[in-house]
Amino acid sequence: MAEGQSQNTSSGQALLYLTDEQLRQGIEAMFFAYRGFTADPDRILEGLSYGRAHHRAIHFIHCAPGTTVNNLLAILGVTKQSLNRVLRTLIEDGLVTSHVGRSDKRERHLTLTEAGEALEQQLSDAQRARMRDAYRKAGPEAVAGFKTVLEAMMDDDMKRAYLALREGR
Amino acid sequence: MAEGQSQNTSSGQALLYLTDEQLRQGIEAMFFAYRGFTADPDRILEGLSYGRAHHRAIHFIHCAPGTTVNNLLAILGVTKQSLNRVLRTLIEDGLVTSHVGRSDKRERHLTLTEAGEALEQQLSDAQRARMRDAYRKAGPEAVAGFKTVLEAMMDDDMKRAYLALREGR
DNA sequence: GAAAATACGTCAGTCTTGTTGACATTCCAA
DNA sequence: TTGGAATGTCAACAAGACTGACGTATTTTC
Repeated sequence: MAEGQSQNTSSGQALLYLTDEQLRQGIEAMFFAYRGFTADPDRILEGLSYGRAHHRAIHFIHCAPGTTVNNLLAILGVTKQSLNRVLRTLIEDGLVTSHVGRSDKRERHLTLTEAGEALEQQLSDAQRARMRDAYRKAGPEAVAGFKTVLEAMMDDDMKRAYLALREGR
Repeated sequence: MAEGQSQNTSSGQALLYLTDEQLRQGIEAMFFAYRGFTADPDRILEGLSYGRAHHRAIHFIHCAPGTTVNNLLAILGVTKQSLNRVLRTLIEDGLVTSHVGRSDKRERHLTLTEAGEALEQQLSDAQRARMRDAYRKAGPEAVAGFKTVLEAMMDDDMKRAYLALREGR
């Protein structure tokens, strides 16, 4: 309570960008932008009997081929049962293959098939096209700021996962 | 297909921030950041038998008191059946009131009760606290860039709704 | 004044995606 | 070798989105 007022009184003009009104605008911008962010892949998936969960699985399997179910679980932040349902349909439909681990036979290593890679391309082309337009309109400095703020918004665990993905490439 | 390569070859160094790899990083940053963005309110709502849908309704009723059901529908981008389920529970629980319109008696005007405002405060305090931390860490220039990119990511309809909300305050 | 359009609510059914609980298999360490 | 921990699978359920159909009150249009 009343923490909203404090930035105005404590530090003068320099912190005007931290007013409640500015923060509220940022919150709403996140809400509306995220809708745009997912709109294109959602449109493609609709009618294929796949959803956003399938998209996420495909995206991260593409980025880290041979990853295990457990690994994917940590990145996606859902229960293994939830992920399993998605993976089962993807495997049944021949988009993902699951291989028993060589050293640890409990693990299943996940890879996209050719068909899986093709769908991944289609989905990420659409999503990247929107991002590219946004980036181009906004310019490089804005993009740098965009990433800085997003990273600061993540939970520490998420930031670790995010940075680990960047390292791995 | 192959649109990913084009920025590298066509325009040299100036457009390096538009590479597929940069775009992919941005996509993942959006994904992880949005999780952080919703984490705090989700935690508060959990156990109250409310979900993210209730949060969204409360947020926008707070911002536009007296708004109509139809209006809210357009902003939230869901069906009236879906919104109705949420509104019914909020009204039953005494967080929202619904008044028949004065000039047009078909309309219902929605307002938060005192209890509703209290919950809204609690939720948005948590969310703003995270945004404030992120903004403070990132600094004013980064925040400006952040908003620029988010606005560029929105669909045109969404951008109109977003800007209309800013005007109304 | 009658007919069409609008605003809202509701019932019924489906789909995606999250949850918990129970269980099989495999590995490892006491 | 045996019991616990880790990995993954199956089954059942709940939240929240969707469509479609229908009912009611009110406004607008002809």
